[in-house]
Amino acid sequence: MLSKLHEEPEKLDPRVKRTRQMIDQAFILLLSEKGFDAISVQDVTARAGVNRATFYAHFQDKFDLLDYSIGEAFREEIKKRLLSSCRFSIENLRLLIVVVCEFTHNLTSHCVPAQRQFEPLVESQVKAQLHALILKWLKNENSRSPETSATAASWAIYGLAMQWSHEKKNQPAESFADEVLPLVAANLSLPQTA
Amino acid sequence: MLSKLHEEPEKLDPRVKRTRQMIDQAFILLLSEKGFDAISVQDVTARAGVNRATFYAHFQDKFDLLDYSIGEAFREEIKKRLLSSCRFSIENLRLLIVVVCEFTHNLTSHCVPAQRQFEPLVESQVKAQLHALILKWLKNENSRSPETSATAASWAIYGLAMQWSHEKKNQPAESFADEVLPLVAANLSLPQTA
DNA sequence: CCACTTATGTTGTTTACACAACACAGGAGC
DNA sequence: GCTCCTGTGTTGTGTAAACAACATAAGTGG
Repeated sequence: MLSKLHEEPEKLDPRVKRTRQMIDQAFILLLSEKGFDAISVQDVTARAGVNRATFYAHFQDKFDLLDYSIGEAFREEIKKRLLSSCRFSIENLRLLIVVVCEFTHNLTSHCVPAQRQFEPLVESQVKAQLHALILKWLKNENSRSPETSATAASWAIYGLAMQWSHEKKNQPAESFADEVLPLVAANLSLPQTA
Repeated sequence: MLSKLHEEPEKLDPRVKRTRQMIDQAFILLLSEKGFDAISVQDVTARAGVNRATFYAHFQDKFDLLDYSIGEAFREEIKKRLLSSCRFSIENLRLLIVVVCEFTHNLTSHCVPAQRQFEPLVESQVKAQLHALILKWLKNENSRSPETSATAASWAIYGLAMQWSHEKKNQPAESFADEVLPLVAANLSLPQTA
């Protein structure tokens, strides 16, 4: 676990949001130019137009930034592809599975060439985001034992996505999601809301 | 004269550069959507993601912003089109004339529909920027009486640009610049540098 | 007329950022 | 060994921005 948590207290100082954004963006740009190992904190802050000391006010080091960046990318993907993402629906759950499949697939194959070292980071970030999102859903629907349900569902979804990416390369993620949807929905065990 | 000066002490705090940029950009965007009169300071700051109080730390009001924005646009145009703009050369002088012609022409005709009220603003900004730039050139070439030369040249260039835009609509700005170039160069009266 | 709204400027306080300086940890080359 | 160089991580101090609060003004509608 890379330490700093970066939870959002729902109302973040715009300055903080800006600098994190600038740093993240610069980092992603640099990643498209050279390998992670070749990127220094100075590179990032120079590109972002931010003081180096400010970087350390937000991140422990470049590994922490990588961690944050992965989570951020995943969150953006969710916000883009789910319909009103903060509210539960079966359709959103289906879309969520699709997003996880394609997100992890793109990261491990397309984007980062031969950098398998980051897969544990991706796994922990994706599962953490999944857990948080599903928990929010369940609390809106006042289910009993939301924590355990969220844990089960997030692990299940990630595991299924892994299985899909390894064994079902020719099956579109959408149909796979349809296939496993009842299984995951069962994990949520909602009080007949759907 | 709209008061605040916005001179750059060559080394500006990155924070102020950012906020001015954000405000300016938001303002330009809003101008492409509605008229100047319909734009409120709140619109601008909301779009820019900047606190309203911060706006007033940089500008007197929206008129001051308009003034700044015009100057900024002109400076950017110069930086884009002149070769190493801070150094004098006949070619740069030629390009400068072209830029003034096309900049004022685009503003009065293309960009702002029927808003002739701002022409005095454009005139004073453009002349001020011209004066500053030419003065820098002359000081590098250690001419005598650089101030008066810069004044004469900046007024001459602006006047010529006006004449071109009113009377020579079919003549390309480049050929017009070639035509009047010796005239303007004479104003600079350099010690045989060219 | 009076509320009610919306925008303008301004002020005081808190927080985040910029900057320079520092100690320290590898290399690289001699 | 040594110095030179580049990057790291931290600290103290000054400054800019965020925010809430305020007074004021100009509509707008009952």
